Amino acid sequence: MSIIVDIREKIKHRWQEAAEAARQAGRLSFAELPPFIIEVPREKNHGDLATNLAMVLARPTRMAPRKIAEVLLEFFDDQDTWVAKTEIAGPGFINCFLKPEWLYQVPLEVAALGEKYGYSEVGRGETVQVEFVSANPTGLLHIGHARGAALGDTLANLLTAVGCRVTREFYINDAGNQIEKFADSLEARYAQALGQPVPLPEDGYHGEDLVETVQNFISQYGDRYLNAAPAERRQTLGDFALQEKLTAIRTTLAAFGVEFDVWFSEQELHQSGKVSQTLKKLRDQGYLYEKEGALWFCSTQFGDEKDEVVVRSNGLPTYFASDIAYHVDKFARGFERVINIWGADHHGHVARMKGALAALVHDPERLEVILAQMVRLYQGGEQVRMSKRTGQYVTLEELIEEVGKDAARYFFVMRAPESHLDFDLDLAKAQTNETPVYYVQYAHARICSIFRQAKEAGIKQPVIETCCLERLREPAEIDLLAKIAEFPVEVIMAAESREPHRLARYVHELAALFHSYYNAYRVLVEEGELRDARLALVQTVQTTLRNGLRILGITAPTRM
RNA sequence: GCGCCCGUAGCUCAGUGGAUAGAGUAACGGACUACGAAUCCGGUGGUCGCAGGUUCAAAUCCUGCCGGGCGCGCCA
Repeated sequence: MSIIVDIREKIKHRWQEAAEAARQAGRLSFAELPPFIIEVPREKNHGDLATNLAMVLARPTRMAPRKIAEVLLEFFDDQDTWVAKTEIAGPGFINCFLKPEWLYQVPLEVAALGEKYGYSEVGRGETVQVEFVSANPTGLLHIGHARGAALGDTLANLLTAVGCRVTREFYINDAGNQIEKFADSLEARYAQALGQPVPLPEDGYHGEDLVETVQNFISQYGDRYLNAAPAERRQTLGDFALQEKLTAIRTTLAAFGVEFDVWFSEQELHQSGKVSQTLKKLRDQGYLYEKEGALWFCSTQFGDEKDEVVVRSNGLPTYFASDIAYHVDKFARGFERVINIWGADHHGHVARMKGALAALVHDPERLEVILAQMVRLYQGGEQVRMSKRTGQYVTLEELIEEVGKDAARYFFVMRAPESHLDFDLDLAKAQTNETPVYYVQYAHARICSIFRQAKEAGIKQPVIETCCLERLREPAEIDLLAKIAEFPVEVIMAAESREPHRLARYVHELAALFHSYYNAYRVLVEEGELRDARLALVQTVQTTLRNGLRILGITAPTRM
């Protein structure tokens, strides 16, 4: 594991032992040790690692926190923990000051692990499916999908980094009502393109992209379907358009750095009989009832507010029906955990989906739904309403073209999923070079530049193992080492809390420490021993930045 | 009306039980005859929406209210 994780765990364990020993000795009395934390204090003069143990023991022991802290310190064993000094501070924190030498282990560890630094096995090979984007294949991806794509892909990277076995999956809604409307619109566009004045259906897809789709169709098949059997024409046209749209979606996502392992078709779910099997199982177990000609699932039995229709009065299953079958299938495929990234407009589905899973034996806790709040688009100081029906939206393709993949990904992933984010298009376009991601990338490029410079000057790359790292004594150097030591913990916390934005912040903070250091001190100094130590330091920063950016799906350029 | 999310610096957002609430951005003042100035340094900027409550400790948890977004049985 990593040096910092080892130290934290050991110290935490020693505090547990200290509390236990104090109880044995009759100095503290409590029934059970309450949960407590070891953390890096915000203030530097509060030491390297602090614990709130004395304060959480205040209630069970009915003693003053600072008094408890004194007792705990009597029983604390600091053998082999790097602890140099302890103090009781504030309302009852116990601060540990570590021997500074521990930090000199960090470059050694980073050098030894290389591109694996920050990666761990805490996920213990858990199989996790992350399903995200899953946009309707009836149109192009817009800026709202972009957030889900960035979020889902980064989360998948994070989970992989902590040792989970991750599958990225895209659910294709290629069945049902909206596909019918899609076909209606296509037929109208086809007829229009061939000179027949057929109006577009009122509730169809009005986007201009279908005109192009139909042109592509015509250039391949001409007008031969104009007088063909309506069912055949509809089918051929629909399949053609669906394939084209899916290809476009796949291409755009690839340009965004997102590659799915599985593209799962809803249509196949129907054709394989899984939807009807699922419905039968629900009915057999008494979870369905009939009302007003439709078939309902009693999700209220599982804490939902309302029951939900699974088969419409016209006999066709709803989206919800296939979605249940889909999720049953996910678990049948053996995933231990399933994470869905949904738009916040789907929050109403969470309770009934979990209800359906509870009904069909699966533990609903194994399904996690992350709701990404809406993206509000601004242009010219005004909000731009996105509408697929009218075809007014900014596509992901345009976004990548205008602001770039890296900047766009960073922008979406730097905010917490639950924050409603405002996307100012003018700002994104105009300030292409001022986006925060460039700040991080620049730090990396600068380090590469130092090594280029060193090479030109005939300075050999130092061997970190033989460097005199103790020469790194400046506060800025100590800060950098401490920050780098935190990296594995940050990755684990970001993965476990499913909050990729923590990592985005981390790389920014690391870059800030580096830039500050770079401006204050020179790396390529005359004196060889100091220079080698500093080269070792910046190489350590470089590796950490590179690994962090890789997890974020952002490139680490060697020059900009 | 009910449910979910949000309300923190002028703006965009972190911080979700701990110590003196932080970044970016905007505005202002400084720093390249040394490794890339896409950078750095500096001061400025806060009733953490409001009011109660729980706690040794609340921006954070609970209740109510105010404001905004999203949703609320045969769309997905």
